[in-house]
Amino acid sequence: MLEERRLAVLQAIVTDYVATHEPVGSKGLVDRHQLGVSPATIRNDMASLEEEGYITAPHTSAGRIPTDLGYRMFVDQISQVKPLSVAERKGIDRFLSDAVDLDDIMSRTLRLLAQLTKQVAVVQYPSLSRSHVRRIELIPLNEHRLMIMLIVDSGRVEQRIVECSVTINEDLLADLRDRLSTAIADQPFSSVPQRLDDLESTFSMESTFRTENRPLVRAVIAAILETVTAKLDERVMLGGASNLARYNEDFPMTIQPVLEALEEQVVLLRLLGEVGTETKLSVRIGHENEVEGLSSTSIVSSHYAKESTPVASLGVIGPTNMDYANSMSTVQAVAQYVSRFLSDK
Amino acid sequence: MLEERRLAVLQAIVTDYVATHEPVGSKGLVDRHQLGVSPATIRNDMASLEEEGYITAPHTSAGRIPTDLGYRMFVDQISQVKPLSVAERKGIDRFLSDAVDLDDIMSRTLRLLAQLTKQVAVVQYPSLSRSHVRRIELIPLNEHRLMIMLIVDSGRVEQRIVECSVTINEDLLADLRDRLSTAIADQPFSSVPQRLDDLESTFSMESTFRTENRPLVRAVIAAILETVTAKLDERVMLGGASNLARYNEDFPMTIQPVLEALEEQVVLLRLLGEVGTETKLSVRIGHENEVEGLSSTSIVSSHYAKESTPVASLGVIGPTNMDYANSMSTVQAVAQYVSRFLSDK
DNA sequence: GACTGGCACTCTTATTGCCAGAGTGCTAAC
DNA sequence: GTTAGCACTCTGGCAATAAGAGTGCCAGTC
Repeated sequence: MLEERRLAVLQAIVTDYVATHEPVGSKGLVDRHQLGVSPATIRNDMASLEEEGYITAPHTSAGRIPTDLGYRMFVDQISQVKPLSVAERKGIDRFLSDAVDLDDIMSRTLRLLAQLTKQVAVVQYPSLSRSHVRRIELIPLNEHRLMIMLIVDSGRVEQRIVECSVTINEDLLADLRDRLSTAIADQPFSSVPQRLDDLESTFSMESTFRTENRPLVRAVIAAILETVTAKLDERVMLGGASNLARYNEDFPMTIQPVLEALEEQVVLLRLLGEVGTETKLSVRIGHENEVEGLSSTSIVSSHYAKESTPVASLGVIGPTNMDYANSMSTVQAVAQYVSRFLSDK
Repeated sequence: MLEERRLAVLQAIVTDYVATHEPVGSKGLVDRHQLGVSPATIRNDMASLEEEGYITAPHTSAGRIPTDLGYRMFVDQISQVKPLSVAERKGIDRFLSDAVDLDDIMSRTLRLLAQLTKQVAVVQYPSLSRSHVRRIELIPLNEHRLMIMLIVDSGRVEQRIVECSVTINEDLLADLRDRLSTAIADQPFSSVPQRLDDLESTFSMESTFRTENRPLVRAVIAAILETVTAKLDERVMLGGASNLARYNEDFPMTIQPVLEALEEQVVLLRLLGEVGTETKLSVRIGHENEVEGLSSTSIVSSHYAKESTPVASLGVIGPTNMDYANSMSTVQAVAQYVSRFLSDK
């Protein structure tokens, strides 16, 4: 009984604080929630909660606000996420289904998240390291210049231009393409460097190509390698930054460091976290993410998948006093829809 | 004499205000600048300047601050932009020369601008409407799915996946590709819709393709058309938004509306202005750009070119009291370097 | 033992009044 | 045309006060 009510009090505090962004006191709490006890009792509970570190008082005569730990408890309590309304789902569906290509899906997802949650949205492109090379093309542009094109099963296309003093020969290219293709097509990106290396040794051992063509071959392989390793660092998009400014007024959280942190791709990636852990929906609250400058923000993120293997993450970033219930259900729903659209296409 | 000094006073006011962000009074003005006259004289000049609308006083006993008109006058006076230092130029050169592809050039340029000017940077991708289709490829992905790839001379590559119930036939594709190629390769993007249209009529008139292949042909043409028109809206990147926050403190300019405006691609494009007008470097001050929410920001922008035909714009956006001299020279220099790198590659 | 009412205490926030400082505009003199 | 002097105005900061909100604790009740 006692335990149960204390939890209810914590939930009530979080709820109220998230709604008003103002410290909440015992009086208002019993007014707005059916707790069935007097303010004095609540005060006792609050004292215990404070002792245990779930809430804190900005100063003696203010109400209480949740600590990171308090939010954590609250979030853990929302084990099953409340589903979105039919209208909302329909809106997501309609908005995403108009997308024409991967870029479009990603940018639409971004806008969607930012709009629905009124927060900063982050979307990661399908990770190359979890993808497979579907096809490789070598397209001559002119005599000394060709374009390498790696088509990836997630829908991404990586291209790169190579220059070579050797005159480019169509037959040679076709041959090279076929060999490259058998070597790396349908193989996971992560294994490509090794395979290319092996391939190159084979070439030189067997003298597959004529001496004058070797530089071209070598240049192409080097370029692919470079692309593979360079682009392995993931692509992340950020949107809805103006939503940050909204919270500026009622919060000591100055947005400059936050904006700065968010401009670093590396930071964003760390925030979204490793893809591939068991849990789909993840919430990190305040200090739980140890990125400097983001200690008063929370991140709600989820993986999304292509054909049921997770390929990347997306999520929203907001102040710790955000509406967790809404953010969580939105992120989850959007992730589901993106997964579906990716698998369809 | 009188005219001349009044101009000097205006310049001094702008300089001081840009440096301190505080209203500047007659006393301080004679202290910091060698004007050779007494504060009282300056006061008279200031009164005239105010009457003519170049400066204004926030309240009776404060100093003066420049109006948009004042800044305009100031900027027009800096006709010849002061060149950057050798070290700065070298830094730009080094940073850009590491770029591996167009995406990389663009994102490096963005970071460069933001860092050097400490302001929000905007970079527009080379405009498709001013580019030519260099090559078209049709790559079968599987039996019912193929990828269309448009390689553009600016280095951009647009791709798109088409699905078709007809089984894809390699020979057919090769044929189609050749026909498409002769129709639109090396043609300006803007003429592509018309050419495709013509091509399609020719096909149906001459019954070029067998009935069962028609849907595929039609789908491909439709997809290209869609890509061409959809992607004709330009791509713009924004960076250094955290620099906005810096000015937050000393300025009535709340950043929310600014951030919001900047998130709209359309708005950004309008800000960068039409490419192709005579002047390379353009400065719009405060109300001069009639975008809502950006009435207290200025935009310094410039075209950049590929092989001496302008293809797009880049620039920085900051508060009206920015350091115009620095912004202008940086934007100009960066635009020059980008042009050079684009033409090289 | 859990709950409640009451009360003293603390701390913040808003309001007011006041004073010093900064800067102007004007006038009269050079 | 320029300058010195002076009265005037407005802001910004500071202190004192008053009001309000909320707590903690204690004694009493069920």
